[in-house]
Amino acid sequence: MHMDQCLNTFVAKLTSRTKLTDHECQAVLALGGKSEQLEAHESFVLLGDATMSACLVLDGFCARVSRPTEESRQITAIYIKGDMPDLYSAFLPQANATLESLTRATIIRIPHLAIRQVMRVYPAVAEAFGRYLIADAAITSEWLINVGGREAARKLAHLFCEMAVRMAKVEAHSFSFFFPISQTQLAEVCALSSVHINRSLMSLRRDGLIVVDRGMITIPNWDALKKAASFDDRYLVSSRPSRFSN
Amino acid sequence: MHMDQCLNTFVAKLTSRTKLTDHECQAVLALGGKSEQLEAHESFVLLGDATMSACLVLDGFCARVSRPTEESRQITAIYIKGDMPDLYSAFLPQANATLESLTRATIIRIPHLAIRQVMRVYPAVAEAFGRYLIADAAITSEWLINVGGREAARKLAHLFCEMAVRMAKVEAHSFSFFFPISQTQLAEVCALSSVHINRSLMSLRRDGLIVVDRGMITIPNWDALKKAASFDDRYLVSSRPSRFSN
DNA sequence: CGCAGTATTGACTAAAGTCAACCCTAGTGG
DNA sequence: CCACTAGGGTTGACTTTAGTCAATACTGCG
Repeated sequence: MHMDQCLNTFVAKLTSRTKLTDHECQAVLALGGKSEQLEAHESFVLLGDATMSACLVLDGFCARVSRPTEESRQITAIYIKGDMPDLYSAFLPQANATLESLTRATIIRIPHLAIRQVMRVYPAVAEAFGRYLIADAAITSEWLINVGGREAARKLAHLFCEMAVRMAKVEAHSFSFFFPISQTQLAEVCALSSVHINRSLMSLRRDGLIVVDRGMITIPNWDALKKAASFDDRYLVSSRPSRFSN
Repeated sequence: MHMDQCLNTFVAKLTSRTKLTDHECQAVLALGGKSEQLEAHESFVLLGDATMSACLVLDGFCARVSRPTEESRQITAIYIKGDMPDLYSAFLPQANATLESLTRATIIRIPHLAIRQVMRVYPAVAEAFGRYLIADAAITSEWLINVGGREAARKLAHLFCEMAVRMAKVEAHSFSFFFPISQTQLAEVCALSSVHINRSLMSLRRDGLIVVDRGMITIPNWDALKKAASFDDRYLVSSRPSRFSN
């Protein structure tokens, strides 16, 4: 079981923004819960659910999904290994969105009680959770900009840039990462039709900006892709490895 | 000076989601700072600024603005009297977006130090701030859904529904509120051209869904507008007037 | 093998953008 | 008081982008 592994990833995300002592890290690592295996396209938290726990993604890709109208779906966030898609739920009575697996995935559910206890005992952890939530919101905000303001191929380019950085796979010039998302799902992220996604993806391929092979994304020229996407990674980093600001 | 008035509005927003004692409310009300008058279209926080204070809107309308490309602008949030557009900045080293006035406006800047001290002394206030940030993020997420998933006129309808609820102006059937936003600004919110906004607005007017007169919006039939927008106000309420969840 | 989900392609339609003109109004300075 | 100006609103003609529908392949899997 690689549960520890993933809690480690989560702790790394926290400490990238907030300095935590070994003690505090241990307290977060001690969090645990029932693990669940999910097939692709399974929802594991429903809009309006009164949940008693928050999820941590151990493996696979998950998404926050909403329905602007009866017919359409909009993915408003993608979560990867080590993310907590609904940490916010520890503060709210009801889930305000549906969470689904995009691929086969494994999650654990960590009781709100445990989360809130760690926050109470270690204020620095509460601070770290706060920054984690803010970072998540910053991504949503950037997605709004992406969906609102760029043309189709650039939206895709921007998404791939973001995922590359979030998976910490960016290397000097050229690199690959595993991101097995279907074109239909890309359409739900970018608010485009799947046909148009297909054509835009092909245009990116024709331009040599990305290569896709069975879920493996290769970026032959990072600078070129970044430029095509007007990608500025500052919204993802937002690091302040200090303990408190006062 | 109606500074107290507006801090009251802010406290009301906090207490709608988190029960606070009189003592705790007083502590928030005691926050203060330099007040500033702004003309329309002035930016008062710049992307990347290392700020030492967070803003509270006393009067007028403000917005969070980003630039997806060189040419275009995207408004990612609108803030009204009693809102704190950048409360999050108390947790981050740098402002991650530009804040601008949409109309003439008045703001005050509250030092991060004061904010963090209230949070430290009164954990319930920290909790309330946390929920405030989550509520703000929920709105951004809903905007993503709106921009991504609805056709032009419905986007506008949804925005008007949201603003009506946020200004607490919703009455049984028919009501008015002051929302003096230009069509160019509406375009930047909805990610549409101003020409198309004009036409979509006219279509809403033709259908009798809204009446606009020099910044005064009248909604003759709330249910009809809500229906046209598929508006569900739950993302705005998210109330849990309890103190802590444990 | 056959199914289900996914990817690709073409032909056509619809939504939204662009360009450009024109009008109206509030605020400015003479 | 009035001419001038800038910002905002309205409209028409045309272009571009993206959506829709539908057919055809490809893939992994039971």
